[in-house]
Amino acid sequence: MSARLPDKPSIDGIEQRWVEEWDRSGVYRFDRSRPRSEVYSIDTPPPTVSGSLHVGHVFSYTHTDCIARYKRMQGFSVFYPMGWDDNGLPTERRVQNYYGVRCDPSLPYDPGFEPPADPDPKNQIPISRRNFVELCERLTVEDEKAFEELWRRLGLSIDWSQTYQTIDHNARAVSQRAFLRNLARGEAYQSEAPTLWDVTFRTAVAQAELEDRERPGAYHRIGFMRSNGSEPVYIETTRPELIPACVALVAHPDDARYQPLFGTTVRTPLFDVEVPVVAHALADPEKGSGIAMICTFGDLTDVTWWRELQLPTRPVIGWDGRLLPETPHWIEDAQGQHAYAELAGKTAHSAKERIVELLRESGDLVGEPREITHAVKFFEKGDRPLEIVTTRQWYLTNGGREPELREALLERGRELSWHPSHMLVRYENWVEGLNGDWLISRQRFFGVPIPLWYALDVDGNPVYDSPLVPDDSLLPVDPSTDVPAGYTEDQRGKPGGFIGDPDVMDTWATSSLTPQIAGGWSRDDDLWSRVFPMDLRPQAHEIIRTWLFSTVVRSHLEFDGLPWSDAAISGWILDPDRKKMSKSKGNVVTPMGLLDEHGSDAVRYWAASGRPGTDTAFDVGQMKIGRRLAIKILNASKFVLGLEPQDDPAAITAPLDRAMLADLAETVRQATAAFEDYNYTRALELAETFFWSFTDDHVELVKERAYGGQGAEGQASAKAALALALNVQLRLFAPFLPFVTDEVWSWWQAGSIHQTSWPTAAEVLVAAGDGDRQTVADTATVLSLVRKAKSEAKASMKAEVQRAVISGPAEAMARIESVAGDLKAAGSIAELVIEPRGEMISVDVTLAPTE
RNA sequence: GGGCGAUUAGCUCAGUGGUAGAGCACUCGCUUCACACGCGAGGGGUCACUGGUUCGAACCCAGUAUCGCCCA
Repeated sequence: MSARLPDKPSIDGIEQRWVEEWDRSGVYRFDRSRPRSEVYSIDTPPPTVSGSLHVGHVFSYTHTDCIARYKRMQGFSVFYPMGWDDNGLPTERRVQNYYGVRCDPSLPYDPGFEPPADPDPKNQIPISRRNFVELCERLTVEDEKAFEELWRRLGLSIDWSQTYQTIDHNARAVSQRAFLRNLARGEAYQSEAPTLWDVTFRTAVAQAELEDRERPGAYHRIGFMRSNGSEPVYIETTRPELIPACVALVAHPDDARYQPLFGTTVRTPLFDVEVPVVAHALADPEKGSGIAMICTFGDLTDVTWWRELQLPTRPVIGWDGRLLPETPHWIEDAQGQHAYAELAGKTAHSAKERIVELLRESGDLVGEPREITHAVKFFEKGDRPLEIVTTRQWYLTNGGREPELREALLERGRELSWHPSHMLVRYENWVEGLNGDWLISRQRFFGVPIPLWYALDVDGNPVYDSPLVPDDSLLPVDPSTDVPAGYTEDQRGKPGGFIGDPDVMDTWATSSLTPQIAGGWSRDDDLWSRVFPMDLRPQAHEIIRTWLFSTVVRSHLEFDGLPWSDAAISGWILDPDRKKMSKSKGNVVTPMGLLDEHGSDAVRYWAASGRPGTDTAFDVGQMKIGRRLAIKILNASKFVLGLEPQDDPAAITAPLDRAMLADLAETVRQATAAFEDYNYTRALELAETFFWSFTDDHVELVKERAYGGQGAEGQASAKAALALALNVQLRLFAPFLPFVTDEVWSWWQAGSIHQTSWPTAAEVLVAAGDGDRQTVADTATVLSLVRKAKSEAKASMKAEVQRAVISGPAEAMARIESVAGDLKAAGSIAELVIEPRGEMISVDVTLAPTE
């Protein structure tokens, strides 16, 4: 065991050396010859590459890596791929601005297209979807390089030969194949129905993409004339601009005030349209005047009323969020038509302002609007309130409408092992609150196309009921440029011909298939059989309702099982003010800058100190502690290896050495249990606590003996015990501090520490023999008391002790007796007296006179 | 409005019924032959609050407050 030791060990710059070495030797390559039982597979979250690199990424990805490294050391072949999420709106917008293009799916593919050298974002060139996708792929390659460099530098033990993009050829094929199989089984269906609609992006939005935002609004008290001419009925509404879309008034069936009105009709102000007064339990007697107008559609309750009360549809808001330019046919009154003309073409906001003026002039508005703050639904990526418009869309069944499926999916959630366990509640809350199936079609361009065409009848109308399906072998297809079987391109859009479905799928419709995409489903059956169902899904808690849930849905529908056995939910990074770390702050502190400044192991140490599921403060102090730990490992290793220790467990005979190893065995046992429970933070703490007492106490106690001061046998014991302890501790630290541990490993061992085995308590106990952990604690107590005496005398720790009298319980004194030689050496004690006396260990120290 | 989590030393956090802990920060010391990017010692807490269970509660139960998040 001859070690090659540096004169002055340093952690600076070791990242580059080891990143290259790991890549060269393929330390993290997945061994696909191993059966499923010997594989640990991880469904890695693909980061959004067009987004910025953020310290939050560093935090949560480190957690997963610690687990991956632990499992690898446990002997598993770790399937740890990396994906890039480049599918969806963020990339679409970035490509538009970067290349000065926009997607027009009606255009044909131009194989020779090159984006302008000097793009003009204001005058974007229209290109086909296929050309657009090609540009997305071209641009995201650059973003992915930046991520990969960061991940390598951070030391993530990813198999870089297993990467995927959520827009790549395979992902599109898998996504379309899964959809077509859903369609064949009746799980995917289309429906023309009221849909939440973002007027900025002009696309439908799913329930999972919604968020409520508090917005100022105002209740307008407005009179509706009764048809019998008696006094008006007053409603209160925050959306007076929807009066032309009013189809009824509604009150609670038990509301005594409005009982006489049920079954009668009233006339809308300004437009003079006759509408019925109806009863429904969802009308809240406490809200406003207790009677509300139903419009098609102002909110989701309107949709419920409209559906359950079978009311007519009178839409006035168009896809662009403006009031329709044509005066609706149901407004027959000339003055009403005139009033509508005042509103036509206006945004909802402007129309509201104008209609309030009109109502005020006509006297239908009572008093002044009463300002309130209320929750308004927004697309999470949008900045204008959602409207509800009626469109034809594709849905995937997800339990939102079928109680049986809902219950089955709730049961899947309970089958999954959640870390931490209380995150299951988020899942249950979400599933229980679903109010409809999953809307998966989007009226966007950069995404996976819905792989369908529709025949056109002789009048040129699409036959939606029997879509034309591509052959599986042709996937992926783009219906805007590919042609369905039996047709030719020149029939596109012609009566008797066909049209392609213009929509793409929701990005979650593809992201929900990450196990299938990465694991080779329908592409590489051998790989698939070795990695699925996967072991671990690591992810953040805010996307339980989207990514986690949708992945469970797809797996349940396709495989009738869970996609993974365990889900590890990471917390957030909070800035020092306890707020979620904002993007702006994240950009000030770039992840790469952090790694440069503190070192990768130090940053990983900070990340690993954030327990599973717990929000953690961004804390540079914690990185400094990690850096200190890494440096200490180097120095302690240099000391131990500088002794040229022999690997000879049989030589370990000294009681203190054996006691230290018994203590280490217990640390190994507990750290292993913590890791098995996904509590990497606890495993790190245990290793760290042991290590500091190892260096501060044990090394100091045995130093003289290791140098040979107490004879050959004691020296051999000390050296062998130190070497074993170092070997085991390096392995305990390896998942957290991969750089410094492999650095030290390379000084005296062959191969990478990351391909060695995780230590076991048993292997340490063999060498510990009859070692008694209590000896470590008692010896530390005595050593501390001796040090205290010196410290209080303001003396050096090297100061000679003339005489030390140790007293305490008999058993403790017996243990102290067994390590007396080490204690005398470490404390520079000339005369050591041990007296079994008293309950507590105490030491009476007489320092040697100086001079 | 419903739910989940948190509340322990100045700070960041461990601690699931038996003497309140760690690191950082702070104070005072120490050239100690692996490490001054080090080492030793010390001061510092009404365990958010109010009740209850128990021989005994930071811990279990009920409630309150504050903060964060999820859902409506």
